[in-house]
Amino acid sequence: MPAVDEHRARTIPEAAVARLAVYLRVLSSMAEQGAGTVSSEELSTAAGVNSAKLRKDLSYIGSYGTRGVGYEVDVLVGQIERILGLTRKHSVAVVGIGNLGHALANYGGFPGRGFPVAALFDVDEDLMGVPVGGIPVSHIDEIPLVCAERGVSIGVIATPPAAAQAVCDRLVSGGVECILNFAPVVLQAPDHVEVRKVDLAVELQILSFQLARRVDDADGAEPTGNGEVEGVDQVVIGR
Amino acid sequence: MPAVDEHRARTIPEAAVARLAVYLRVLSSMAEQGAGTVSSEELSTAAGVNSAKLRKDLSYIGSYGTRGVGYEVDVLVGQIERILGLTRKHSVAVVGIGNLGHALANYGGFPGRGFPVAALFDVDEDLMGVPVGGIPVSHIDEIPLVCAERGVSIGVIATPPAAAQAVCDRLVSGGVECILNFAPVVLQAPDHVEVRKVDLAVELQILSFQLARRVDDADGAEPTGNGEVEGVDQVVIGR
DNA sequence: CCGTGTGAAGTGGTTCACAGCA
DNA sequence: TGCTGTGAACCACTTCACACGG
Repeated sequence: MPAVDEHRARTIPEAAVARLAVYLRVLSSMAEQGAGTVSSEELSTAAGVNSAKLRKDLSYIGSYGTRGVGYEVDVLVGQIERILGLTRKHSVAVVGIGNLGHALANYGGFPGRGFPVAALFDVDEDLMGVPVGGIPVSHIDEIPLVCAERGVSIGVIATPPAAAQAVCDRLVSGGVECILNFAPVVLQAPDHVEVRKVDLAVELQILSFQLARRVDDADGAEPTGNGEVEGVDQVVIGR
Repeated sequence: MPAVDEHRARTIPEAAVARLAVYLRVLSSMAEQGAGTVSSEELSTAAGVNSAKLRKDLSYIGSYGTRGVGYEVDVLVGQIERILGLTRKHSVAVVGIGNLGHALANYGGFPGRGFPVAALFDVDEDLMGVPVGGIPVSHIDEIPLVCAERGVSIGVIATPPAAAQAVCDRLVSGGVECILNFAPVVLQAPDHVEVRKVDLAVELQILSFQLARRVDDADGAEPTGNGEVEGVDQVVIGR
């Protein structure tokens, strides 16, 4: 009955997936500048991690490097895109066309290719039918219908907090499988729907905590600050 | 990092800090609705975590509960605010007044109190002096001067990627200690400066990965025809 | 009794260090 | 020789389970 384990190796740590996305961006810009190969050292520096971690991350997706040499840039790009599922297109719906919604809807047609914006929603009657970034805004009551029709798989919530749960429910009933939530509330969703959140207040409060910690550390010891070496540890949001 | 134990107990796991911020928000809204006490069970459900984790998280900041009863809401609010350093105000500067910058500058005077927006910057000459959310926009060349003058401790970067590193450098030379980066680039900063990033493309790509994984999991097992039915038992990744 | 608080066990992710191959 | 790929040690966070106190 162990069974839980299912058919093994398809397990890439969540944290590694986030970093693969970063590597991909760095690699793409290297490719644009005509780089043919990179070593783990170069790539890891550009991505802000150490080289051991980078190699471990890449090992999760296979062995595409050449010992003594490095990695071929475009091979890696292709493999990472494959693993991240970027060879399929995932239609996105943005709900809540305020400043943030505008920013999202115009975000260069959304990061690279692969995430076409297929629908926009708001409650404001004055916005109905108005095109934003080329897509006309629909009413949030239409969410289930329109999302189902246009095969939206990712919903982005950029509404005020009070509206977020209702929007979430409608996205779910429209068959949306993943939700990216910018509203500062904890969403309740069935567990076959993946929810990620981006929470500005939380980010600021974490920074505030760091500042506070610095202050009490300072009086505890070490007058001559100037911390430890290395380690720029950029934290991707995670959860 | 040598991580010389320092002077003991001041170690709250980073992940726990992020959740404390969430608990704080939930507790605040409970307080508004006049709740006097909560149990770990109630609070954890509202925050989307399990109760063991919640109690462990709270134990990092002290023992403020009553056995057999629960926690007093306003005591917890006060203690979490203290730990997160929210009793001090941290001035914020927003750089890049596009759609996203607007959204940030208007974000209710920024999450709760505690994070007053003290300065706005952009390159666009047409924006100079124009007030956004009550604060006039200055030129990015002024960053070091203005930030130092106004005691900005948190810088928020909402510029196009190409400008981000230069902005980061100026913020650092203006004495900013923490940076929240919305631009899709890996910033290089001295290690006494805390950098966090919020990366939309990465978030979407993680969701894309989940979608892709679902597809191959589906063919790996599940012999019985089609039928959408519910999810194969989800591994439930976070929360 | 009931819920908090917490050592101890478990899990997942990171770092180390070196074997293996171009 | 140099750099990749990876088992194994290590560390951080989570979950368990139960003692403790109102």
